[in-house]
Amino acid sequence: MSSLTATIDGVERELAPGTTGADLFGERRDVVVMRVDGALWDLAREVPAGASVDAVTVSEPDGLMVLRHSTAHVLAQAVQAVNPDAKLGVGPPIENGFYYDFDVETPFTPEDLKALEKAMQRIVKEGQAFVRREVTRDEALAELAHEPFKCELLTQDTAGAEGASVEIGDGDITIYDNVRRGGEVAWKDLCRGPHVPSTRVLQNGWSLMRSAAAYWKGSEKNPQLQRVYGTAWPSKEELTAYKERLAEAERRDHRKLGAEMDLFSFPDEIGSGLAVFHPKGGVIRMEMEEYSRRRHIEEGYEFVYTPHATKAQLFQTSGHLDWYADGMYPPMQMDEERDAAGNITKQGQDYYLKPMNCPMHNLIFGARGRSYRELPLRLFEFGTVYRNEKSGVVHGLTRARGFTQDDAHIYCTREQMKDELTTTLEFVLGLLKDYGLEDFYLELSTRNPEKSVGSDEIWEEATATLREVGLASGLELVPDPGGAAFYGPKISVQARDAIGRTWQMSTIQLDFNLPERFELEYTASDGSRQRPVMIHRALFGSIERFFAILTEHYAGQFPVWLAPVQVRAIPVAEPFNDYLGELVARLRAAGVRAELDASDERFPKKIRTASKEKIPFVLIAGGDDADANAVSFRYRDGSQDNQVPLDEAVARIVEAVTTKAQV
RNA sequence: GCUGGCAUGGCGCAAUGGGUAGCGCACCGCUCUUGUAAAGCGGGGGUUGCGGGUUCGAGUCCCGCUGCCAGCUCCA
Repeated sequence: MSSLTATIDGVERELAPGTTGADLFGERRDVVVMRVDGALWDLAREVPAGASVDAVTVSEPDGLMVLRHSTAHVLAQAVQAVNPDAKLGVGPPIENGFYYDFDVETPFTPEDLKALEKAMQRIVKEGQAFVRREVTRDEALAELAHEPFKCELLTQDTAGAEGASVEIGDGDITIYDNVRRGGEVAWKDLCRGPHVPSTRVLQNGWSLMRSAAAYWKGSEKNPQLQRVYGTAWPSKEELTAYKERLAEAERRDHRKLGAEMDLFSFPDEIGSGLAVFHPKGGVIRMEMEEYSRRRHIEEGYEFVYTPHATKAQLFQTSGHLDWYADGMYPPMQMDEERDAAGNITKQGQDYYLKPMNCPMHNLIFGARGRSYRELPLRLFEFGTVYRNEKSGVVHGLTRARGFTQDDAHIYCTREQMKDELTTTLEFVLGLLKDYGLEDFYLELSTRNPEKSVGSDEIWEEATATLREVGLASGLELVPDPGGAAFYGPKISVQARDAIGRTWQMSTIQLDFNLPERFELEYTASDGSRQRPVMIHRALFGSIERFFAILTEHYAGQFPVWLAPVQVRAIPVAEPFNDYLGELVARLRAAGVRAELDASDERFPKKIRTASKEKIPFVLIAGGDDADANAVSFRYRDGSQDNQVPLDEAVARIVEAVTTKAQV
């Protein structure tokens, strides 16, 4: 018998014909599939001659995806075991887990999920093998005639459809049989694979999370299926760690902290997505805005103010009413007059709440003749806008219906454009760092042909310029095809927070379009009239949203300069009230938000209260401190610094505020 | 907007299969008060998101609205 050669984990080896991945890697329990010339294969398949084969473990991203997808199959088998009428949608792996969509008569309840987990445990215990079988399209259609969604995937061009690539790859059509130890086929599914060798590999590292409706193929126009979400990990320990991360995110949730710390609320009386800031949240917001203002002055911005409402014509001119009327609050009709019979005697006027500030800034630019000497002209405003977000998407401060942008529009010449974008990006990153965010990457959103205006040349120039500037920053630049606004491409700054989540922060958008629509012009040095280029940029995006992100980033433990109460002075007993009262007065004179707890509560209770309020500096004084003309510091983590001389204590606190220190 | 779930004093929760709303924290008062996350006693506060309906009787059942939560779709 002849043999074949293959490269196994980088080493060229002679193999007997028919050698499978299982033969090669079967000993290693963490190996779930193999990579054959770059493609992922089931371990049960035979290694082809001349191939380069590597083991893929469950701990690496590809292996984990296989594990998660295999878990989705076990879920689907369990669902059809419990409910044979359930029709299968798709079941791809996703970040942290997987889902599978089903067409069922009645949606899943939490009790259903528990029952499904039980059924899944049985399947895992049975140690069913995942067996790959190549079929023709006609065979697959015949075998899966009772699965309408699978048939649709088989017969339609599925390019781009959500999750569909899991079912059908580029190559052969395959069906995976789940085979019990006795050889009996327990279940089967149309699937590209690959899979883990046995359901046993899943162990107890998975869990069902929730169920929800999802549109078939991700389109609002299609019927909704019932989706079951699960999570899957290589081990029980990693599953537990993941659940702990979720719990941590919940503890940091700004909606929860906002109520607990008395920062803001959403009164039902005002309406969905419209926040009010309470005094403590107000302090944080004021500090955020104050610092931003100062930096904008230093960067050469000029400050403008514009109203919240406008006649319809303005947004007709800008094009927003054509593109985004649905996202705007409905118009308010003004000034219409009727006679007794109800006939209109005076034509009215529609007014809208503004969903953006740019058209108003354009009017300021156009209010008089502009010279090239004024450019770049940078107009800044904390502009409050209103957007009629769909009821299901409103989410705390991160997705509100009324919010305030730290919005600016820069008008410049084409020649200035690149430098201006570069300094703007530097400004953005520097400012975000001052607020405590450190870890960034960039996203370049390019044109969506279905939703855009302007010529190809203009889009290409704008996109190329943004790309150059982005690459020059040295940060990772991730493409986001089709993600641009209708008037121009954008770069957005993504920031990672303290627990590793990424948030879209600042956006810088290039716009050749609105200057055209508003017929903006400046006089060039040669006396000719030229059209300026416009840069839209927001650093926080929305103050409310940035507020939420900082709250979650810091888990409510704001750095001193932002903390609503910076110092709480707590006497060990009443006789020391005056002693600490004087210190508090000194701190206040130095601009520190300090207060004395002179209440009738006992000492331990006061410590507890200050701790729950997450106050950065708790100053304690009793006999020992007073004798030494000193005070004791207690920090949020419970650590302590005793008997610090009063002068030093004041200096230390003032410095923590001015340096934006976290303590 | 769609699917599902939820809605009880400021907050967190309780109220057997429909029978006239309880608890903790917070709040107010009194007593106490010398070293690190809750002193003791007493008190006030809700008609159960809003509007209809079923019933002798509804926080508990039904319908509509509002709001919230999760996911989907969307996010200039």
